[in-house]
Amino acid sequence: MDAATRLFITHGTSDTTVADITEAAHVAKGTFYLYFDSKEQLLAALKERFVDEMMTNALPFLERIGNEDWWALADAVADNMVDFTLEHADLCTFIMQQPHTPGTRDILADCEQKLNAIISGGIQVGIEAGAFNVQDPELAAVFMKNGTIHTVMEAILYERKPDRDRLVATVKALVRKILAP
Amino acid sequence: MDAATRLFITHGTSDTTVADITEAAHVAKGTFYLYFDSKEQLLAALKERFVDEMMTNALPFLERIGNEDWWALADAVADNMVDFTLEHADLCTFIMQQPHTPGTRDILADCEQKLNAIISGGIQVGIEAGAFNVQDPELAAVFMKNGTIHTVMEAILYERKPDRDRLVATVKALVRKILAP
Amino acid sequence: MDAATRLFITHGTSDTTVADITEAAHVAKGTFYLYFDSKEQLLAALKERFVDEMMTNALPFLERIGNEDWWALADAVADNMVDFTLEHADLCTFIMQQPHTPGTRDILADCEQKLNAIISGGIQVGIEAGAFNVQDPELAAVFMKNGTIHTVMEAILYERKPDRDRLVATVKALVRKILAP
Amino acid sequence: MDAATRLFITHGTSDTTVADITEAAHVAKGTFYLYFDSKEQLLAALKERFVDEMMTNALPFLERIGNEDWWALADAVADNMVDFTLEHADLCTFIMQQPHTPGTRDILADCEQKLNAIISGGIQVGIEAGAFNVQDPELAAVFMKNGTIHTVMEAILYERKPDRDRLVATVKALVRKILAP
DNA sequence: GATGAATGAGGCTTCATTCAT
DNA sequence: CATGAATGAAGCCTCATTCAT
Repeated sequence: MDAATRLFITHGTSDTTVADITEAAHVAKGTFYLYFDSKEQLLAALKERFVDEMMTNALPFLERIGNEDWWALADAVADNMVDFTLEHADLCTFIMQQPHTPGTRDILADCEQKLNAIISGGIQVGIEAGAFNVQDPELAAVFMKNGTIHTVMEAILYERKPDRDRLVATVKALVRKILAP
Repeated sequence: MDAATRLFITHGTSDTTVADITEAAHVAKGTFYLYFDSKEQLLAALKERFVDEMMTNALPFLERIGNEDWWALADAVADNMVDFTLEHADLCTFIMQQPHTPGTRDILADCEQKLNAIISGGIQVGIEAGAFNVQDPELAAVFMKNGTIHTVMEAILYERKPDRDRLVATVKALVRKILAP
Repeated sequence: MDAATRLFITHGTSDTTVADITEAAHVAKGTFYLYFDSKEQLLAALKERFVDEMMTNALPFLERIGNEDWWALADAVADNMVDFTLEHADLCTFIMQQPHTPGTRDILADCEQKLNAIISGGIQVGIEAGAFNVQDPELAAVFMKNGTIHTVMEAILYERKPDRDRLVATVKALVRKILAP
Repeated sequence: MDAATRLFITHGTSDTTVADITEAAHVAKGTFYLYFDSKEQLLAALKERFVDEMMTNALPFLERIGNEDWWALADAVADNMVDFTLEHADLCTFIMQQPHTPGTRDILADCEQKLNAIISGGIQVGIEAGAFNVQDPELAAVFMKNGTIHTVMEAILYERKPDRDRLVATVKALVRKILAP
């Protein structure tokens, strides 16, 4: 799976052959099919692994809602989202590129919706607690999530060494402005 | 090109064959090669057409910078960005999915950087004019652009009929909060 | 189809590759798929062609039932069956070898049953006319058909040049004894 | 071997993999190669086992030639041939289907020729003894053998429960007519 | 003896591209 | 200009066979 990920990232999914993958993994072509039903299924497995990591990373924040200083939580989420994207940028890039054919109910979409729900849920509780003030928490959540993730991804795409601290600082500042009453 | 676009959107680029395209366009397979050098080149042509539309759509705003009420301009940009994305959502989806292999300097990347420059330039002038106040105008521009575009795209992906007015209202409100001193 | 037939006969169906067939036919491998959906479908097409020939060969006899001397008709059928098998022996051999998986309702089985019906029908009319006398015309028809065809096929299998006249003479004699009152 | 036979019969020889066989036999794939050199050799072994049974079944009749009532012997042979085929129908079907490539001198062909020799030998002695009368005992033997065996096989192929008694009665009657002076 | 993961040759099939008509 | 039959490289996948445990 690691060999495949590397190749998919550098050459694209359809330009990477099963032969390329097995060669990179130093196994025979047939061995591939002991572990995956097809090339397509490998992609599904990679997606799943990614989604799992994403949820594992996000869940802890769910428990912190309401337990602590609202602004500290917002900062922590922003911080974590930037770092997670930076660390998984390559995976993100190619997994999100996967022909997300409209209508195909897939793992990734579900995950993304859960994430949206978590964020917007947090915001709503924050509003009720009088800490935040946003007109449309649902859309604001989606906006901030995408703003953050894709800003990081563009940074990676265009710069050799993205400036993590600058990204974190900016995202935190923007999130604070958005949530501010 | 229209037939190709439709097919690329619905079935993905690599699952669409030249035969599919020519059939949809009611011409013979050989005819394809009278107008395009290869399938790959068709993709490039589609990208180019898209990029042209994007720039054509964005340029007028460049001229409006400084000529009018800053907040009206911000609203107009937000408004236009939502509408443009809504109208070209399908194209966006699959063009942005194109194996954006890192390192490949391509038209789309250039366009996106120009767009970023326009937006962040406008913000900077706005700041100098004392209308806006943002810490990092460059990153803020990227953040708002991606926040807006991908929020619209998620809306299209998950909802049958996205609520345009709600999207516009939210984006405007968020942009105002971000730019507000 | 002719190239395929030759190869199937000499090397067996599963030992003959599509590459072998196209090479023998002096066309490219891809050309095969312009005319057949798959290797399996080619087999079906060959079966169909064979079945058609078989029925075309058999039908004229149906019209002769009752119109002429019974014994002349029996002789003619025997004669024709030997000749048909001799001429198509190779095709017979490999088509009949095809995994006739029980349960698979296929063209060949249908054809064979129609043939049985024609023969046993003829015998029955002959009995009613007082010309023949057989206890169980249905099974007798099957017995004679298989006796004839497989005797010819064994002759071909074991002898270089089967003695057509001897085969015809013997089959005629046996058929006469079987049908005789 | 039993597992293999079952699978070969139901799915055909080339559609049955060694993995299928070992799974059905509840052993590991490697175990197969402790007992057989190759898949091909297994087929040879099955053929051999079948041929042995066939000869074991036929030999006793050889000794009965000339020792008893000729018609009783003919009846007994017919009877036995129907029963043997009924019992081994599945094996017969797929073993006879085996790419009997012309030229390949194989066990099965030898066996069949021995069988033909036994039958035609019996007939000849019967003729010399004045009991039977056939023009061409050799071909008549082949004709009766194939008529009988393939009639039974067709009965099995097309009917759920073949009527053994009807088959035996018919075959006996036909054989008697053929051998009758 | 038994196992089953690993192998890799080779089969089937697809499809971008060409070219004679 | 348009056509579409022909091409053949290249991909995916299967499966008989091996071998270290």
